[in-house]
Amino acid sequence: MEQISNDSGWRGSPEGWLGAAYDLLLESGVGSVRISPLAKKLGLSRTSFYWFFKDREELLAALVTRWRDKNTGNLVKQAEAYAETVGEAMLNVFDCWLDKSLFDSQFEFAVRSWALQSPDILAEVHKADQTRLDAVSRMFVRFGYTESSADVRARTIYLVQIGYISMQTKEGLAVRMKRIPEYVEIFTGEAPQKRELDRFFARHGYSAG
Amino acid sequence: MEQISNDSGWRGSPEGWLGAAYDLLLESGVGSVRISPLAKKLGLSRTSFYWFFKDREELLAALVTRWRDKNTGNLVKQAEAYAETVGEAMLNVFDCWLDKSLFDSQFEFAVRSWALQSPDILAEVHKADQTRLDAVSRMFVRFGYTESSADVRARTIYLVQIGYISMQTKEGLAVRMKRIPEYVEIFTGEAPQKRELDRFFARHGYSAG
DNA sequence: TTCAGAATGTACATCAATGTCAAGTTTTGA
DNA sequence: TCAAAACTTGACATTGATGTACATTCTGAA
Repeated sequence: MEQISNDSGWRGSPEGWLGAAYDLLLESGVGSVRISPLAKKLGLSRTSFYWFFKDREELLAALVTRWRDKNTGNLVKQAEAYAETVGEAMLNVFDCWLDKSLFDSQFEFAVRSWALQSPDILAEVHKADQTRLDAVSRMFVRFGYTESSADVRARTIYLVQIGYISMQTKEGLAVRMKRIPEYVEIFTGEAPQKRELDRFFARHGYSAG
Repeated sequence: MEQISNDSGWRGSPEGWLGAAYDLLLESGVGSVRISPLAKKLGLSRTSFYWFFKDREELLAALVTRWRDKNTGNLVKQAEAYAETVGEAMLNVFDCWLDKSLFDSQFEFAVRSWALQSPDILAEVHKADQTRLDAVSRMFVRFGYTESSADVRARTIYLVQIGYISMQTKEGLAVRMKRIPEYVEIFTGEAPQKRELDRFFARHGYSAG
């Protein structure tokens, strides 16, 4: 399937196996992240795997680390980014949902599904949720919402996205963008300004309709 | 673990195996719904299974049917129930999230996770999402919201719940109830009436705080 | 009480995966 | 240039699951 390029002359590498594992995880869940299929995918002998990882467990642990480092970090950063109005702040968070380099939705869903079969992963997911919700909640507090209102609004914005991910729908940019203004109004309780929206649309390569 | 009671003198039955499969699905995902462990759980010989089901596939299909019949049906019913105000209508839908007899959240999550490894299940899930979103959207239209606003509001309320399910949190009734008024206000754009909330709290055995 | 058939059990053949080991090959660098 | 380090491989032993064939036991109705 994929071409794994490599500086060294060796065909395998921790990154190679991890990358293949990542692909499989996203396509069909942890259950499918097994060493034999990975080896087939990489065109390597199955046993070569054990040179890089102690066992399957260690590979899976590396996968979790990759997830933790990416998704939570960027979401918190976006929630804390500078903004003049609450609408603008919200759109900063929305960036995550539209920019794969900021937040990997498929990865997110795969890890959450994984949590169903592993208490350790479930604990990781809970920790991540708490950190993210806190960050978004603080964002609302910054703009004068009460603690209680901020908490529920943070939940709303975050859970809508987690729910959306969980639907696993593949929609075009236009369809999703059309809903943005309404979402901002629902989440903040006030309509966003046109220029805020335009800036948002522009940075995601969408010409407002 | 469980005691399966039975009218007939037989220990096994399609319901017995299905019930055990259901338990395992919720606890640890489809990957764990395998015949050997089920047999162990039921205290029956593994091969006895094949008297009731052709194979594992058939058991899984029965599981999907059970899910489809329960969750989507009740959600649509609650969205279509009579209500004087939009706030009351919303609370009717909220009933689903608080009453296990109306909507089985854990089952829902397990099936959605399952969809990651099976295109057939994914199709089922998409169909269900569409049906449910349409029902909730029609509810808003009934109360005078525009199509576009109704659509996004329906998504918001539905996705928040799917997201909540996906968090797999175990919270007490009181914690969840405290958020209800804020949610209604966010979702409908107007604060709910006190007597609507009281009626809602009452029917879920919660004395308003 | 007996017997058909409903339910269960034992034994077998198969498959797909796991991890270890010892022996190979390729690359690097002193 | 050659030895050590970095990788690769095939053979093995094991495990846990699947489904089939066939024998056995249990139950309720005649």
